[in-house]
Amino acid sequence: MSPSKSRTDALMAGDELSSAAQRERRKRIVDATIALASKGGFDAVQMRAVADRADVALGTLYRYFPSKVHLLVSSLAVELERAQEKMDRTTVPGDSPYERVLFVLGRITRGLQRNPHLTEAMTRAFTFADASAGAEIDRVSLLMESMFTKAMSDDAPTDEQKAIARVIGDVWLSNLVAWVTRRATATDVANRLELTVRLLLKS
Amino acid sequence: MSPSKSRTDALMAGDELSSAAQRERRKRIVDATIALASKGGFDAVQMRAVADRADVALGTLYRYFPSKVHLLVSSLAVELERAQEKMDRTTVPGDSPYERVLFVLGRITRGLQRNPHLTEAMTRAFTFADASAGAEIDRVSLLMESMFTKAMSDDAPTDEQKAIARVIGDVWLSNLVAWVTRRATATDVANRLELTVRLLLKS
DNA sequence: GAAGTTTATAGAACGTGTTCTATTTCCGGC
DNA sequence: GCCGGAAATAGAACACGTTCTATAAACTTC
Repeated sequence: MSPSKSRTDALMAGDELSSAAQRERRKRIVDATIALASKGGFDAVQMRAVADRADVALGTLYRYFPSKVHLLVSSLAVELERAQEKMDRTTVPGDSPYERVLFVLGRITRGLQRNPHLTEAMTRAFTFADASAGAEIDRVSLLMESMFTKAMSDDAPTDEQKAIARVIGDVWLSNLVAWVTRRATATDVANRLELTVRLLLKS
Repeated sequence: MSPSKSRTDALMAGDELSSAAQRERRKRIVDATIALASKGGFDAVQMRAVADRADVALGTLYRYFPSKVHLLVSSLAVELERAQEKMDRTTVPGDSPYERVLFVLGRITRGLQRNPHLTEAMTRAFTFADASAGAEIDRVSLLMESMFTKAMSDDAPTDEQKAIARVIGDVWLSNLVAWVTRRATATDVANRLELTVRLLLKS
């Protein structure tokens, strides 16, 4: 059926790209995506524009990322990894999981709110993703979950903690979406997250 | 600027449409949408196909619903209203809010899972909606919230209950999306919802 | 370093959401 | 019944995501 099977497989995390030139191309593409998204949100991330800005042919863009959604969700993963690294270098203040989770949540949320267009682009891509982007979505979900479990305790998380982290992640995303679509203010989001975390962790 | 201001305003709930002919056109459109969505999901709801099936010109379709997302989210509202009505005619069993909410959740969830394509179409539209569909989204959110608060108690809901209902709604939606994109099985969804409701209501 | 294979390029082509245009039909006030 | 404006129609036109084609450049392997 498929005689040549080495097709780079497009979706890879990027670390294991064959050549340096390819790693660079990939980086240029992600950078262009983030730049365009930051300027004009989801709609401004047009595949032709990304290709132009990354100095890459349209076909090449599609070889690296099989769709706009893949592209944006992968970029989201890259961004989240950066945030996670930064968080790892910080000592999270607070004496209880409740306080520490709130700190982490507040910090990332404010970070995202500083760049509304980018946030809009990424949350919309994330929530619009269909089954074909399952791998990328899972990657991001895991990143989010681990951010919260790390804040809850240093040890390996229990199942209950994972469950709580997932609920927080769900609520967080949904509030980001509400904020992005202007159905909620930044204050609303902060309040609702605080309330949610309280309900879940102030037992 | 806009000399003629009577443009039907497209988004209305449908009850106050001028003529009977218009109410019927609107109904035909929603029915066509639901039929197409049920058969092939989000991608099968093509505006030309909806117009054809509803025996309406493309321009008319756009006069009634300014975008595919508006169309699908409005149809979702119609469906939820039906579910709500049916629920109102049922006595919800269970001695605690916990049990009653779980009953309602389980019932609606199973209902949705019986029609995966329709569910996929509607959840994707709902989560992809941008600011311009804010009104429709709010409408659906309110419907969802009230479904859960009604299950919690017969009286007017407290703020805390509303908050809990919202969290449940967020988690519910996110799990539906995970199910629709085949990242979670029906059992996963049921388990996670059960866990969430327990965390929130088994105090 | 030549042959063969994979990857990149430029650009045309296609599908579907959305908008626009020209025309016709419908409806409320005379 | 008739007029004027709103609503509906048929269909062209446009935008952007995606796919395809033909060619060139970059690599492997001998």
